[in-house]
Amino acid sequence: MTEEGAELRADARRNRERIIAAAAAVLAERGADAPMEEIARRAGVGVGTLYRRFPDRDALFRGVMHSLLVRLTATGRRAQAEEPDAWGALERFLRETAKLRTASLITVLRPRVVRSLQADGELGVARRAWFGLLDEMVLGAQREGAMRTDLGTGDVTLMIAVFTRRVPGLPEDLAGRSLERHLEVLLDGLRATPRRVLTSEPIHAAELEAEAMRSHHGDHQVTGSS
Amino acid sequence: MTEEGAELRADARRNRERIIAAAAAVLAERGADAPMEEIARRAGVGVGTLYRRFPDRDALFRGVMHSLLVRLTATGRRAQAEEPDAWGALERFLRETAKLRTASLITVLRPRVVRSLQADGELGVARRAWFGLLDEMVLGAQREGAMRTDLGTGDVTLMIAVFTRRVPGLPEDLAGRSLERHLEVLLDGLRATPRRVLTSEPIHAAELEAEAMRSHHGDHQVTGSS
Amino acid sequence: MTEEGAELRADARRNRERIIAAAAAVLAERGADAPMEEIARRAGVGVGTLYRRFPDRDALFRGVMHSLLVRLTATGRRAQAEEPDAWGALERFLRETAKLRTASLITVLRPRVVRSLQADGELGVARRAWFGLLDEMVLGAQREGAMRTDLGTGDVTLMIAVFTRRVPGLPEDLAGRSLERHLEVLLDGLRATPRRVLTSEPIHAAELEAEAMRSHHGDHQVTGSS
Amino acid sequence: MTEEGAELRADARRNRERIIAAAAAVLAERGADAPMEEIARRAGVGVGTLYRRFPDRDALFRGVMHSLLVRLTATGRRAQAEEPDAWGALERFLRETAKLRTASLITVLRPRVVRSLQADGELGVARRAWFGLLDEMVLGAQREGAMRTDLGTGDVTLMIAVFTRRVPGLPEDLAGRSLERHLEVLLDGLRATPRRVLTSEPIHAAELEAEAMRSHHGDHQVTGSS
DNA sequence: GATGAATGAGACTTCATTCAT
DNA sequence: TATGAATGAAGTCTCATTCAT
Repeated sequence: MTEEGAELRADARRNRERIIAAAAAVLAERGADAPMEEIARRAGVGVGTLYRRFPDRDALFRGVMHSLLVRLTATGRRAQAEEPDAWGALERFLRETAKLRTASLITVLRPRVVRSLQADGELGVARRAWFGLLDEMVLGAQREGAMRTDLGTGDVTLMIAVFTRRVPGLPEDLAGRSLERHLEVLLDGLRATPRRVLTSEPIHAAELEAEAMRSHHGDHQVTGSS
Repeated sequence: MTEEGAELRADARRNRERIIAAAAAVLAERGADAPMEEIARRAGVGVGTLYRRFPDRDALFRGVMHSLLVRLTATGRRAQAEEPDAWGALERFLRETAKLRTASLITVLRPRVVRSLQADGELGVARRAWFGLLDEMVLGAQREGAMRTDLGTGDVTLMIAVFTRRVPGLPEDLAGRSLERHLEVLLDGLRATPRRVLTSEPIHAAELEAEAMRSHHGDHQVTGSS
Repeated sequence: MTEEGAELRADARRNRERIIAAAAAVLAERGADAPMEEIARRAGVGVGTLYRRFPDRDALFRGVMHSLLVRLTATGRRAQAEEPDAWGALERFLRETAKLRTASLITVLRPRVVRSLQADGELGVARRAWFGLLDEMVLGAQREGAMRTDLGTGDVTLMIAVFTRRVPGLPEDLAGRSLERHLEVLLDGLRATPRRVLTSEPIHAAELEAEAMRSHHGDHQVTGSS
Repeated sequence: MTEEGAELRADARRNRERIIAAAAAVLAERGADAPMEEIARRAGVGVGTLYRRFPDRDALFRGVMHSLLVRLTATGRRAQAEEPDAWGALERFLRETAKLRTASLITVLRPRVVRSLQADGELGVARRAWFGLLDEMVLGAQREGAMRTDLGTGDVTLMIAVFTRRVPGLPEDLAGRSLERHLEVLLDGLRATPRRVLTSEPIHAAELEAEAMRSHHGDHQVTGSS
């Protein structure tokens, strides 16, 4: 992502945004392997332009992820402002995150982007903002006694990563319906007074940060993506 | 998969099995795009042999999925036999399914295989056996009053599909730990007396079957994969 | 190069010179394939400006070559004025030409420029001036009895073309050292009383001129370059 | 180069040779940037085949260089066997090396290959054989009193690298003629009793070896090539 | 005039799959 | 039947050059 194009010429900035929008659409539709050309075409620019703005596929993914995080954080802040308590905000925030298109995007983006989330650039900033917000909500909800306390913010983050996953091959309607339904089941599981308290160590924000920090390059871990 | 595997010469059958094992390993490790050559190498055969046994990539995937389903079903039957009630069996079954390697495999295979699950071949049979087992457990647990009744077997299937998903970029240990933890949260959410009863229509086995039936080919649906 | 450079606005002329200087540096460092953008950047101008001044890559190369020839000729004239005899001037002239940076530049430029050397523009003029100077020196040295007479000026020109060649992959120091050393060996070979008189026809200035004249365009002769 | 294909299937080996021959021809004609496709076409195979045999451009270059070195060494050994003294063998060896096609090839190959010459594979072996031969000849000639002693084998190697260079844009006949002529001048310069003894340190075989050893990757030195 | 954005052709590679040995 | 060689389509990326600002 780098620079996020602070001082781009008007036309360049316009193109940059069109590219991000197009990429978001194409990636959500066709998955992470969508050809760059298709994205370019959809944005109404040549491949060259796309590559000038985003030197490689990863840079593009980072750009899209950045824009997504910014949007999500804004959404969350609004929820926080408008809901009476932390749990309410968390619920609403998670529901918004679980919207189909967002979920698809996260699914596609995450694998290619994890290693950059920690870095210093704007992406890191956006990521920490989002993470901080989530942390506030989780801790708040736990303090209110609304949420079980054997889970850390890291747990919730990972659950989101897992939950927003779009089940492949499922048509839009079913996908949407199940996403909503399962989120509710999960929310129920998150409530205080679990039947069986977890004995393993909660995954806290810090641990996840540390982990991301450590990730090396050239690491083709199983991604489930391909 | 197709009818294969019935009357093969001993060595051919041995090859077939080595290929499936190798594919399972490679796919779990390197994701859905692992080169066929790598799989062949790992199985200790030439690509040619691989292709003689599995005419194309999808056939191979189906073969691996078949073997996985068979194993899972056996596991489930055992749980059913050994646990005192249906809920106990379901819990145990889900925990076994959530083992890391299995989860990775499902993540990788599912997208490429959904469209064939319904077909008539051995894969369909294996799939229906697995599905029937799950259905017994779910209905049983609900009848026992241990599980909430606003969920259908289809819901649970999809939850499995989602939950077994491996979070990309996460190291083995964290991945394993979170998988276990989140499963427990989910199980808690599955218990009777939900805080908020779901109002949308449960997803029943039948609906999912019907859906799969309908899926068309050439359809590059969002896969979240690739 | 073409007629350029006569009546330009002061700033335009300044730009032109900065571009030539930058190109000389970049080409000597990164070879003939250096991106135009890099050259522009180094000159502190936009690509657009570069292209306004030099319509295409060849034009730029011609410009750089022109400036090089002019400098070399001036150097040679000075040697002629200051050395007592023609051989002395020739030696000094060749040694100056063999300076590392000059050598690298010639290596890079020559292939792309040969076909234009004869043309009428300023480049041709500069080239003929340089060539005339060399001719004077060679003939003078032979008349003095200091140099073998079975070589023509064309031979010497080609030797320069070959000798100034930078050996790829060699670090600066070794490159410089060998350049100097080999020039001395060559000079020794140029001296009168060769052990074995050459029997083939000397290559005279005229023959080389004629040849250059004849070169066609679109001719991707072996360049050894690229 | 690696393996040089010891145990390749008959057809594969045949193709490998055709590819090397085609590459030698194309590279000599069109320079180092010749498209891989052209080489493949000329060899009568698909690009894929070319890439299976030589994983990348450099591997191909190494293969061609290897075959060239082997041929040159054989030639030199023959000269050594048939000529009465070391100087005679050296002369003949250099003359054969300076044959036009060989010279063009060396020009093109060398830059892309220097860094691998030292490595252990077959290329290194071939290189050391060639180098050892040259060393014998040079030392022998110096011992005989036929060659000046202020030059090391490394000097001669570098002279070859420079001298075999094809002057770009020159038609075959002129190129050939000047190559022969200049070699004679150089040989004359190599003879004993130089007019001016070189004062800088001779470049010995060892020094050149050491240097090559040291070369790092990713080093885009001025190559004069491309 | 200067700038730097946009374009698009073309090079390099990688595999899935077919086919000769 | 097994093998591994050959094919060629498809995707990524780079730059020379043109053009809007």
